[in-house]
Amino acid sequence: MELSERKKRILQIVVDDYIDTAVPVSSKGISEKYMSNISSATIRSELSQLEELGYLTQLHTSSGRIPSNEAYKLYVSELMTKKKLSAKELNYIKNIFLEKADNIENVFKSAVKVISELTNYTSLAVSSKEDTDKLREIKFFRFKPETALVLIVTDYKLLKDNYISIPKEMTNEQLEEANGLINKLFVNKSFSEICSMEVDFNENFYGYKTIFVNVIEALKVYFFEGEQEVVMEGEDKILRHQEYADVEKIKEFLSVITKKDKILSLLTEDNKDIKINIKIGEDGYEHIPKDCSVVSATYTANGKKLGTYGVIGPSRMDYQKVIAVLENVGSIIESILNKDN
Amino acid sequence: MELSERKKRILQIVVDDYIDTAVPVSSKGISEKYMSNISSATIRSELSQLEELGYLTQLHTSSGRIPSNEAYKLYVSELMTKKKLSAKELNYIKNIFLEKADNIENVFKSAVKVISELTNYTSLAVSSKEDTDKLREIKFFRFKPETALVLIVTDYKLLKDNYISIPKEMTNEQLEEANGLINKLFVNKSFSEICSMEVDFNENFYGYKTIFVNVIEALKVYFFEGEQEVVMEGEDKILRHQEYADVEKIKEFLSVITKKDKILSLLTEDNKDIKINIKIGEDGYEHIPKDCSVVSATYTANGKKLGTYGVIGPSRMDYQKVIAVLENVGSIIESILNKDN
DNA sequence: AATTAGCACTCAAGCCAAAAGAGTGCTAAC
DNA sequence: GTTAGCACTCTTTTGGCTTGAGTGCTAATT
Repeated sequence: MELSERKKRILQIVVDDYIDTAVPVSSKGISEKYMSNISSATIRSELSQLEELGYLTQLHTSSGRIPSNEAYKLYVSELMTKKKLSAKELNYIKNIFLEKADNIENVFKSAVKVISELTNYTSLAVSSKEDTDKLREIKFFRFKPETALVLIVTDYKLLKDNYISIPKEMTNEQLEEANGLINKLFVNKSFSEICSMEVDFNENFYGYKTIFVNVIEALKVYFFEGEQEVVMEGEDKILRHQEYADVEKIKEFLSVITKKDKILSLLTEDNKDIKINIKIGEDGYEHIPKDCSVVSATYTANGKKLGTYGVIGPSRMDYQKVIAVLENVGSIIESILNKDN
Repeated sequence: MELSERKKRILQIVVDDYIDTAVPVSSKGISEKYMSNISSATIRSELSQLEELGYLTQLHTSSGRIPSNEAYKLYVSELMTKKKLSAKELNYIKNIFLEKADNIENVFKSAVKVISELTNYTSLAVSSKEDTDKLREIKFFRFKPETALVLIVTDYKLLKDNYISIPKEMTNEQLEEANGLINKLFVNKSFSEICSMEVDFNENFYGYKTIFVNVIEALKVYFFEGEQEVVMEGEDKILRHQEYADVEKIKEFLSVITKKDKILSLLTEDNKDIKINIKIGEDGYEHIPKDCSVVSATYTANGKKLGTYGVIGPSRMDYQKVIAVLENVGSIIESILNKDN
């Protein structure tokens, strides 16, 4: 059933007011503050119908109404008015990126920081794994007799923390030769091309079979199972919000955000067609704590996905502000990184 | 004034019991549980003298005694008995490092995890900046027309996130030539040697003056101002301890541990001569929240400092356990890394 | 001189009842 | 369909009362 315009308006008021004050919204309050032409009794009957429809709940029989998750969803998709950031906030964003736009890593870190500062929520980001990225160079450094650090540089980044084991008896010269051969074969190919290369494991790979197999294995591990870097900022911001006045809640929240894999799945399960993704607690998203919301956006530049940025906070979240910040930061990052390439 | 043996024993009992139970310790309790040959009245007079001396305090006139920071300090330096880890705990440590001992990065991360798991406190680590480390290779990757990623590999690690700006008009061939020259000059020198090299800035550096200057600058920045990596684990562990049942306390704690620079100074201001460093809230350590303690140890292998590891938690900390864990993890790491090099 | 039993005193914490206040639902009138 | 009025519900606050754990002091004991 489609809601009447007045019901929508009332629902919008309830959500706006509750987001703002965190206090259950009463019929009298609505009538006095927002709809002085309608009596509280009328609003009362509207509210009880909205409750029947599942958009509102009460903490107890004689309390005001608070929005349900359904209400938040409707609010975000239909009821909410878009908000613009203040000139001060926009300047803040621009200045941060002016200072720290020299490389992609710094842009990444600054973005996370800005988002947390401006929204007052814990912000999160993961960099995208980009399988169209082409390999630029592979280089071995023998750190220990049987282990080498493998640096893998692509057009966009340097992959860290890749190690392979090498035969003890291999000389440094042989290792270098193998390094050269691997580069010849792999450079300018994408990860997926390399991984799907018709590799004949019976072939001897110019005598360096073990090394070749190990490198391919390392790439596969990196690409398919490898840990993605999760950056987080403002873990303490959550405490500024009223719903986290209770130690048990804090416990639950912290236990989620200290688990990297949970965060990762929160940010990567996005619907790719939508620019801003919103996940509101409970329904289907097992990793989100009850009464929690995750809002995220994936940024792209030059046709490549850069990463997914977002915030996590109570479902009573200032969606207007969060969405405005994510959109603005996004467009600034994208313009910086599109510009000079 | 030197404490009598009995006062020491009583103080030890109070600290042990308080660490264990978090409940103010009463004269009756001491007499019944630990000193059945002495009456509570006698203990009462001892306690009030210990209070006079500054080792104990009371929450209110009719409560039991709790240890002061002075008491914790004395406890750690004189009163505490050393504890051994259980076979189960020792096995846990060994198994973790068996699995993940393939490279120094993984050892680092595993250590932080193990320490947090076994102690039930938030654990921290910073890797040491080692100025005796010799440069092994420098390599440029031009990512953008005017920026290059500079990989700096030393005998022990790969330095990340170093970028220099390069003249736009420079060709890739010239950049490579410059790279070769820099390697010739710098390889096998330590950071401090390079930074103190008599560099004649009027000289042309084979025509690549800008690049040379920028690389030296990058090294200096990295070495003198560069951010050190701080790793943290178990940020939520703090909530398991009674003193953090209060949201304000949690706020304070989180606001400290989310500030990287504060953590850094907590771990690096150590007295280098002592193996285990203990800092107990308030006195002189401005970055430690009130009623907080930091216990840390610096690990070395092959004569090189690897990093400083520690935990942060309430001053009512299980020092016995923490110290035992830090010592055991330390000796295992050191043996692993000494072994194969 | 050190130790101890005994007792008065203090203070936190738990409990209960009463009062205040904010909201709602319902009904009857407009 | 809207509204005023009123009874009813439930939370929150307050204050008093009780209980109990613990101390400090004093006088007796060893």
